[in-house]
Amino acid sequence: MAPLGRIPEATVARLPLYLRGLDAFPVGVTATVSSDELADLAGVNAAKVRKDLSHLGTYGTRGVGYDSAFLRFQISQALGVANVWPVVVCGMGNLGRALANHIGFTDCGFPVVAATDSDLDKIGTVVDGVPVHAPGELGDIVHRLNVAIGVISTPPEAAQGTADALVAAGVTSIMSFAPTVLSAPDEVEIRSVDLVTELQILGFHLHRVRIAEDS
Amino acid sequence: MAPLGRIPEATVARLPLYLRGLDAFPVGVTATVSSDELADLAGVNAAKVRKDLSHLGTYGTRGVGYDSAFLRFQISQALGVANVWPVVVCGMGNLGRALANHIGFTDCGFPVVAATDSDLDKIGTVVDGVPVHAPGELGDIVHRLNVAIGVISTPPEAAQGTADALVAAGVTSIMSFAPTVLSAPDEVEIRSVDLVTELQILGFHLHRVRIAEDS
DNA sequence: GACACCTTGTGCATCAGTTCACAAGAGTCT
DNA sequence: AGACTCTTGTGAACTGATGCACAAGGTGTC
Repeated sequence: MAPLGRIPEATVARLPLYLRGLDAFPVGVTATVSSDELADLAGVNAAKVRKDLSHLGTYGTRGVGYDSAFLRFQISQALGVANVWPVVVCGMGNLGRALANHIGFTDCGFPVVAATDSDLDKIGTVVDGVPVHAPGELGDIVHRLNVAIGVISTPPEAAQGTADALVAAGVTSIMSFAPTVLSAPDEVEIRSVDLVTELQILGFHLHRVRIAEDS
Repeated sequence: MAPLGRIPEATVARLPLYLRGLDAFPVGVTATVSSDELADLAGVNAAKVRKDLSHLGTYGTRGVGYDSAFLRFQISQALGVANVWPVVVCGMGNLGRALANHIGFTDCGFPVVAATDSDLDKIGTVVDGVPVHAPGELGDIVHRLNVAIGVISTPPEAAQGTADALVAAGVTSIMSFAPTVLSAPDEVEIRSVDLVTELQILGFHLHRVRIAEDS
């Protein structure tokens, strides 16, 4: 019943999962969800669901559960999913193209409105509806199109420079796919999606069981 | 100095970063790294570096630092990076193609040896050196090519089925890009890379500062 | 050899997040 | 109304991770 205090980071990371889980419930219909059901849908346990939702000041009704529509509203509110945050994709290699093309982002309020690439052959072209500009135009693009989020899918060497350019342009939210540690001012939120690291973590566990088997 | 006890998960997730940081040091040359330098390279703080490395039973020398070559060896050993873990990519949409194409994976010991897709036009073709098979052949592929890791880049509806097929084929490590919660036996390690969720977390913070500014 | 200077390894306090367990409320049935 | 069942909300214990601070143990210099 906390009236919107600070929401723990771990909870924030799970709210999207709950929201997605609620899609299993038809929209216009009054239905109730128990923390147990929601836990199943989100792949976590029920106690966590309840504690997470309590941070939103949510009121379910005891003995019954949560009203699915109202819960959806509350989580949406907390996450601010009603907002539209335009995205610029920096680096139109294979991955960048795949991301720019990913229609799912637009549906969720993250339209890819522009891209940059240093390849002269790509600059000036339009890939899947996304215009490709020179890296130097980043600042201009960000201002003109109200870009809120920058995606870095450049080669690792160019990643820090791109991050700097994004920050200089006023972008405070970055999702990076580059296998590099990026530095930026504290107020800039960086989420690093490091696929090689992920694979190496999987590799570590495979390695572990292999050792266990051999001994 | 713990002689290879259990390594905390948080440490495992950072070891690849240290390893990457060590690339700044030339291979054949004897050089020393201090925890401070390594901390900078990996974007964490020095105390964490030292505690992490202590879990490997590492011995740096006090007053000097760590021998870069030996440290690299030790981390490599712990992570098992010498192993090669063949990967199958399930779902050759935009993202799947980008992943299959990503030469960086092969360099790190994760060669993409095969792919699957349900599109009849793609089955039987070879994309960037990766042969595309029908989903039904997954079991066969896994056995024939000794696949260790499955990447799920299918549409969300097909994700759980694909995961089940991978598990049935004996794959115990899965990296999923599908925006869905996957269920699998406990012994299967699943790492979910959920891009929409990542964006929504960024969106949450943007939303927060916007609220703060408006008030 | 003594002293000054580094940097590691680690005990300890702290913090964030998870899980348990249960009282408190809401509905239902008799 | 009372008893029973259900599910929330939360205090409290617990787990894991983080960061501090300092002793222990090296190197180098005089």
